[in-house]
Amino acid sequence: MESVFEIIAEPSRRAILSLLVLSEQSVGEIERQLRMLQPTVSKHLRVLREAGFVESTVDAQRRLYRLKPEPFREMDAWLSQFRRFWSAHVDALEGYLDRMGQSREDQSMPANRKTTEKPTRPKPRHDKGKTK
Amino acid sequence: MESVFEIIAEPSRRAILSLLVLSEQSVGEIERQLRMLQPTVSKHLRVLREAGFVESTVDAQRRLYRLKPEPFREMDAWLSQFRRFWSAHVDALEGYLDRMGQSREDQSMPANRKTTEKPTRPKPRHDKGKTK
DNA sequence: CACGTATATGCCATATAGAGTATATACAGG
DNA sequence: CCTGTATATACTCTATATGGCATATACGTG
Repeated sequence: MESVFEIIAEPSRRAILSLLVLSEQSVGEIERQLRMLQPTVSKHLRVLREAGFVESTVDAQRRLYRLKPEPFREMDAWLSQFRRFWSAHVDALEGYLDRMGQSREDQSMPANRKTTEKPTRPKPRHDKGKTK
Repeated sequence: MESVFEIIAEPSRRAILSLLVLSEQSVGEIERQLRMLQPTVSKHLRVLREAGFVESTVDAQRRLYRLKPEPFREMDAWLSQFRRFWSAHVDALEGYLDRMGQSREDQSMPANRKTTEKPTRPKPRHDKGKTK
């Protein structure tokens, strides 16, 4: 489990992150607020720490955890490649634009329809050797 | 596996999505570009379809897959709760903004340090019954 | 220094996702 | 219709993440 995406795939971890965005918290505080067992919290925190999502400082017996920004930026960066797409592709806005004569036809992706090639007919392909 | 986050936790699926953002593609095209086995591609596409990431139309024997925006918006929405945080916490940009007199002072989190309470000393807790 | 608190870690059992392989289904064309 | 192509699905196997439990470690206090 190395990618930031695998890290946040876990619901409990997302919950922890959402908690920490409010303020730094100790393990015990997280444990109580999220109603999780302490070892579970500690384990998730370890994963989050090793992935760079959080860092901790020591306060006597307690550890205070807080967020670190990098992984979030990384996710945002990945997501951004789709941003153009989805922000153009607005469903509700779609009809709206239609009515405005905008004919939103391909506001989204620059007309790729059928650009790919058109081998509708079985195209003899230099045998890839699909074992059959 | 229901959350959008679990869906994109899979590297192959992210690759497929990144491919589809360029243009719609058939299964075979994806298969070749990503060097994956056809059943693998189909399976991932199924997951993506059921999660609303993609949709497909039939073109003779082929299925053309393209992106759908909703799940991306959902991810973006979740991520946005952290955006205030990380965009303020900009390491490199920090100095830059300073020089621009923007005084990004507390763009970040409204001073939560130690708001939580300060039970550094073992605080007698109404026995939760931790079995020991 | 004995005790209680706070947190981390090790171990085991379980569930489940993904790969690989084989096969089924749909379609087009001769 | 028979054949080849394109895609989907069923099945098995394996790896691994997660939860639960027990325990270790660290720290502060009386």
